[in-house]
Formats: sequence, C-alpha cells, structure tokens
Amino acid sequence: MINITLPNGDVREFASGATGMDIALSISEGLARNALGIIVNDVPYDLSRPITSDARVRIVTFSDDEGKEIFWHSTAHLMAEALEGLYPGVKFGIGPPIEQGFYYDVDLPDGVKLSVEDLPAIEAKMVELAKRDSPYQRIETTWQDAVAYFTEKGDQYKLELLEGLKDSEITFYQQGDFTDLCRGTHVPSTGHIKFPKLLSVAGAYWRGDEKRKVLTRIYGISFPKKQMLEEFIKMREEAERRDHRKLGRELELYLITPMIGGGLPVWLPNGTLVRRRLEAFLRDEQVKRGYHEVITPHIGNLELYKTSGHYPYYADSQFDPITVEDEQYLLKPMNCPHHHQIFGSKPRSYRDLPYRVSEFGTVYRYEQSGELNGLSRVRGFTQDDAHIYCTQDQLKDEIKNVVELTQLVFRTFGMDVSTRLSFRDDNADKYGGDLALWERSQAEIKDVADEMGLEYFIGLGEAAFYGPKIDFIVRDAIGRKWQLGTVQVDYVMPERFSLEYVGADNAKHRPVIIHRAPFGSMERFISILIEHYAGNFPFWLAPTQVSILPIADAHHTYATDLAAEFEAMGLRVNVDTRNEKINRKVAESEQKKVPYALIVGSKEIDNNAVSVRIHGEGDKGQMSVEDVKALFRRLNVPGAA
RNA sequence: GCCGACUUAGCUCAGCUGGUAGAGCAGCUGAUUUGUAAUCAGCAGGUCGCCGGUUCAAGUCCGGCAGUCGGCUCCA
Repeated sequence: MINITLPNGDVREFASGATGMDIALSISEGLARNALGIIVNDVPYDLSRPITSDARVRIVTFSDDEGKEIFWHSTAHLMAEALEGLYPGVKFGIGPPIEQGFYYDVDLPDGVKLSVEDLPAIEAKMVELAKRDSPYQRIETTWQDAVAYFTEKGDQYKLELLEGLKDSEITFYQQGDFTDLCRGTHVPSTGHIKFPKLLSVAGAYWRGDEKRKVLTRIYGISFPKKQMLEEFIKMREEAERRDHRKLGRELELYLITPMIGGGLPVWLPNGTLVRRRLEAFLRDEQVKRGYHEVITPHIGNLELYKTSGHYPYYADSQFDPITVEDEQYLLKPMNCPHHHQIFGSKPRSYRDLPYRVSEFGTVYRYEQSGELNGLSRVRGFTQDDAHIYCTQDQLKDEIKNVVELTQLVFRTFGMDVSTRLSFRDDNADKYGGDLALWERSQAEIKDVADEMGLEYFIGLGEAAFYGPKIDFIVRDAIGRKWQLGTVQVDYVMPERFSLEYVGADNAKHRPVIIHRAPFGSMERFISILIEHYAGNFPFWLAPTQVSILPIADAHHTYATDLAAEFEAMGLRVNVDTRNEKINRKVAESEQKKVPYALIVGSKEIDNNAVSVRIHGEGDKGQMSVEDVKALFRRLNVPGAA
C-alpha cells in the first residue's frame, strides 16, 4: 500500500500502482471526468501512469495552468496526427504548448505549401480523429530503439533532438497511428479535445537559428468546452478593435507612409496633443525631483560612439555613418554619450551630485523591415531619457527614486506591468566592463528590488552591454509583450568617458551612472496606451476633451462663448456648428471618443447651463456652467478619471 | 533580413470559371433649423500597389519588386 497526500492535507491509502485516474475517481466522478493529469511530487504524470510510492499529489484540470499545458500539448500531437494523415511524409520538429495554445513546427513534403486556407481542413481532420477517442499511450523505450524508429521514418529533426538526449530516459507517446518522441504529459485520450482551433501559419527557423532551414509553424489553441472557444474568439475580436494601428488611423493620431519611410511615424495634431500631455506630466514630475532638462542634436561624431562603445557592439542596428568633410557622423542611436559630455564639460563636485540630466531625445535605430510594427517597433523614436550621475553611496537611493517614478507613471495610467531584473549571461563577448563590477551592480539592483518589495523575475542575457537593468514589461491588446520603462546601472561609461567628480577628500572619484526611461519610448508607450484605453483617453489626455453641440443656429453664440471660456481654462474644445441634427452631432462626438459632450439649446441658455453627456455612458442631465467648469478643472490633471 | 498571406475610391469592403470597375461612409452642392448614436437629394471621386509576361482581351492568370499583416531572428 502507498500513502497519497491530497492538496487539502488528507492522506489516503492506495494499492501500489494506483493511477491518477484511480485517485480522481476516489474523490469524485466529476473530477475524474475533468481531470487531465496529476502532479506527483511536483512531477506531472499521465492519469494512467502507475504511482508506486508515497506521494503528494494534485489533480489538474483545464482551469489549472498545468492542465492547459497538458491539454494544448496533447492537441499539438493531435494536429500532428492529422497532418501526417493529410500530408504523408511530413516531418516534425518541436510542438510545445505556449501561453495561449500551442504550435508545431513541421517540414512539409517537397512542393507542399500551407496557408491559412488549409487550416479548416486540418481542423476538421483533428475533430474526426478526436471522435475516435484514441488513448495517448506512454511508451518507455531505449535510445537505440528511438533512433532506429526515426531513422526508419526518415525524420532528421527528431534524430537531432535525440542527439541531445543520449543520457536521458526516452519516452514515446502514441495515439491512433501517430507516435512522437515526447516527455509528456498528455490527456487520457483524444476525445477530451473537443474544440480545436488553428489560428495561423508562420515560418520559423529550426532551433531558432537563422542559418538553418525554415520550418512551417502552425499555431492553434483548443478548449474542452464550446463556450470557452467562443469567448476566446470574442476576445480576439475585441483585441482587433483595440489595435493601436486601427485606432491610430481612425482617431488621426499618427501616420506612417512608405514615402516618408517604414518605421518613421509622423505625429498628427491629435497624436501630438496626447504626446505633449504625457511629456508635460513627466516633465513636471522630473522638475519636482531635481532633474535638469537638456536638448541634444540628432547626429553626433562617430568618435563619440566609439568612445562609448556603442558603435562596435551595435553596428548592426545603426544607420550607416554619414561622411562630411572627412569626418563621420552617426544618426544618434542613443542619448547617453551626449549627456556624458554635458557632465564632463566642467569640473563637478560631490556637492553637485546626484546630477540628473533629462531629455526627450529622439534616436534612430535600424530595425529589420520585417520587425516594424505600427508605433510599437519603429526606426525613429523619442526616449524620455535621463542619466543620473551619483556617488556609490547615493546609488541605491537613486535607483529607488527612479523605480518609484516609473511606478508612479504606470499607476497613473492603471497599467499592469511585470518587472524583470535583466542580468548578464555567460556570453562574455556581449558585455563590457569587468566581471566584478557586473556582479556588484547586479547585487545592488537585486538588493534594491528586494528592499522595495518588488515582484520580479530574472531575465538572464537581457542586460545592456554596459550593465544590468530593471525593465518594466507590459502587454498589448493581442497579448504580445513589450518592454517600456527601464532603469540601468552603469559602471562602464564613467570609465570610458573618464568622468570624475571631486570628493570631500579633495580627491577625484568616478561617479556611477543610472540610465532610466519610465515611458521607454513615447511611441511604444502611446501604442500601449491607445490599446489600454481602447482609444477612450481619459479627460486629461484626450486630444479633444469637450464637444459643444448647439441644437440650432440660434444657440451658436452661446456655444462659442462657452467654448472661449473653456479654452481660456486651457481645455481642448470643439464646437459643432454644422447644419446637422443633434443626433448626428452626438453620434460623431461618440465616434471620435470625446470624453464630454455638452448639448446646448434654449433650455440650457435659460438656466445658464449645459446638458452633459459622458462618452460611453450617455445623458447625465443638466448642470450649471459653473459646476461644469469645476468638474473639468478637477478632471484635467494627470491620473484623474 | 527569412517564411506565409494580403494590397480595388480618403475609410470599410463587393467584383463568379479572364470580356474593359461597384456600394456604404467621408467630401462637395442644395434643401432642411433640428433635443442625446448618423435628415433628404444631387454631384464628384479609381492608369484595381508598381514593373514585366501570357492572351484577341488581365482587377482577375504567371513572374519580379515594394508596402502591410502574422510569425521567426534581432532589439543599447
């Protein structure tokens, strides 16, 4: 007999060799029906796999992350089985579950090309195979037998994977006529996968190496219940509506034309208003915190970037240098070296530190054409950059200050962020400066993060070449992750630029530099902001804050006088004096997502009032002009909702 | 840059197996003076992304290029 400990602490006795399914059945029939796998002492097991010793177990269903992984991984196998049926000779790379579904990388037989139009047929085949309800069978095998099997099958990809598994236990999973090299775990049978949905086809390099063959990657997802699939599809449609590229065009925020160049967005008047508002918000916060704002040119002598070390490290992602009178200049790929020149331009005393230099600095980076994406990924963008030159003693407090400022930014917009400590990996070529300094700054960053109680994860290999970072990452409407804010510790640049300050001891010392950008890039931040608000900007940010809608010509004077009063308060107002019905004016104000519409007719004029309509909420009734002014004053500050 | 798909009026989209381009909205003109999501009528608007090929004939078929989209790779 073995003792099985359940998550609630109950210990039950089972015969040795009992399976997850036995345990599930002993708890309830419903659980057994929904169970997809069992976690045995932190190791996922198939429900049919015998358990032979005492264990702590947890049965997982689709509502658990592990359950979804098992479900989607099994769906990937089901799709592979369908593909093998439809395209004999297809070879398989890897087919893992991902955050939202799964993919499988496949090498199709010669001459076969797959497009999204082929997906429904594959999906139909999957449904057909699922109806057979074939069990997923775990088969333990030997490395030699596995090699023999895939040699016979001619699948060089699986053979290559096996090369890396020489010393491990090898298992196959088989369902129906399909056998795959797989560690597992899988659902009991294909019948669980009732609602598969294949989503897209893409190219992907074998093992992520661009020198190797491009395989066809098919993305999909699946659900145990129809309603879940429907909800998923509805969510994707909602995401499409929020897409900043669509809203950016509709709301006339920005423009990208091939004539100007890919990845070089032009800010239209509406977008410029939003951006200036954001800049003003951050500028005010920075003034409170003792920053000095500067402006630097868009190009700089190549020597500057050779000194900083950016040039050799990032030659691939810079525009080619421009040659003028035998001197070479680079389109500015970052602002840091310019700011270092400012710090170094005169002797600095320890009394001047921390010295904080900020700039909304526009930089240009060469991004591969296939990478360009609306405002999220561009070739010219503006960083809300700043560099803080401080002493070693001041470093931790300064990091805390900038992390707090960054958090204030995200809090103001109500955005969910995840925090990554971006550290170096073992690839020494990627980084400058000596290892001891790296270890020190990584430790300092981690200390600060712990002291502040940040929830974070560590990203190895994500550091900048000159130092580790704290990065703030958010998701766009369709779930893609983007890095926005960043805080970086740098011991390398002070050395490279020989930056110094005179200490209290009258000796020269090296400052430490913090690089930071709470928004990251204005372009990317605004792309996320558009999707975050679905284009419905809060009052203080909206390009047009108030539409005044007179009922008829007789009310125009009242309306325009009112508009002038609001404008004098610094509000952005539009008066709709067109010869149109009020219904039409209301409709268009709503479509433009203007936060407040004020309807004015004879009734309002008599009371020195307006009728208030809030975007997305509807008619709020009459309000006196004085009350509306007070309301708008209250709403016109950053963070007000 | 690589793989795949897409590209028709300012926007959203029709256009069957090749026969010479259409709608709604936006725009312009006129009528209407209007009470909380689109008043009515008329007019105008396109070398169907670009270049080449097949054909009596190409928006439609084929090839090349560009741009966009979804991925891959990359991202100071």
